[in-house]
Amino acid sequence: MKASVKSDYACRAVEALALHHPNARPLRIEEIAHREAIPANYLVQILIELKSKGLIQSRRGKAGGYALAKAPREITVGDVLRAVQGDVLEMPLLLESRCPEEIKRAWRRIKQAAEQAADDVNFEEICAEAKSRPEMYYI
Amino acid sequence: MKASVKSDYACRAVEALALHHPNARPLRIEEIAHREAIPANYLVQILIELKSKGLIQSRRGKAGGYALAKAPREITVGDVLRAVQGDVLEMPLLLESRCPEEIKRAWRRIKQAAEQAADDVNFEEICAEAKSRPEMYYI
DNA sequence: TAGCATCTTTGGCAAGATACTAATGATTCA
DNA sequence: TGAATCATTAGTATCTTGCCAAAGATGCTA
Repeated sequence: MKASVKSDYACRAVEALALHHPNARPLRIEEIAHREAIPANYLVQILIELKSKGLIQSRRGKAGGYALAKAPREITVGDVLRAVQGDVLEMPLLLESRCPEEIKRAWRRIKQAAEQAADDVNFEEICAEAKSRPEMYYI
Repeated sequence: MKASVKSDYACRAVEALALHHPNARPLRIEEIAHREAIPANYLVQILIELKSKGLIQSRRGKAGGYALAKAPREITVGDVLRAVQGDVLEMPLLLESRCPEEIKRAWRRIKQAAEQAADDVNFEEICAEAKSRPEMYYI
């Protein structure tokens, strides 16, 4: 089981939007990409997924960009992971019949532990940590 | 993050050996492969890794095969995952500098939760569950 | 000691996933 | 209208996964 770069980008993008919250001016893709050192062309696709899951909202045209759709406290890392990869920990093998039930139970316990940990971190906390770091600049 | 088929195969192979423990006769690759419905040619490679990590032992020649290297209680799911994939939850991004510290902390919390859950299940428990299922036949 | 049964090692490989790039379209605002 | 921005889709190089198979090494037994 390996954490993907995409999931990391998604969390960092949401963090950037959370740090900018609740500023009326939305953040442009290029701004987020530059701040978080994420390839803009890839970030586009990630933002779309986050939007389709209702975590962020967008506006087009001049003065367009992205903003959170809810308060940072209402968004967890688990929400972001589910938005970009379907589930915090994907286990297709749970659906297959060749795996005995007792092994499946062990997998489920691991899955639930990871999910709980992911849902236990919201972006208000993350922002608080970011702001407490003196070397971090934010707007 | 997704659980691999390989990790599942590894757990099932160790379960088969644990259910056979402490029988003096070792289990052949083909036996394990057949019981757990795992492709033998793939299982070979998995068993080698488990052996190199000291979880199982082997004997060649006639009457050869595999057996656990320690008691089922001494082997956890976490041990097996670390043997076949390096870590329960691999997070290469923790080593990269572009990811801010507060996001890394969130990743670490998820990683630790998964690790703890995986280390919390040993193969004695798994065998007990297997034996309590009436439809399960074992030797 | 010959020969067979088993594990061991190595190489290869097709299919899918990952992490992008890029082109084009759609929308908003001035 | 036209410029700025998001939205959509297609493509793609590289890596990973999940295998197969051949050849080698080792131990048992006759």
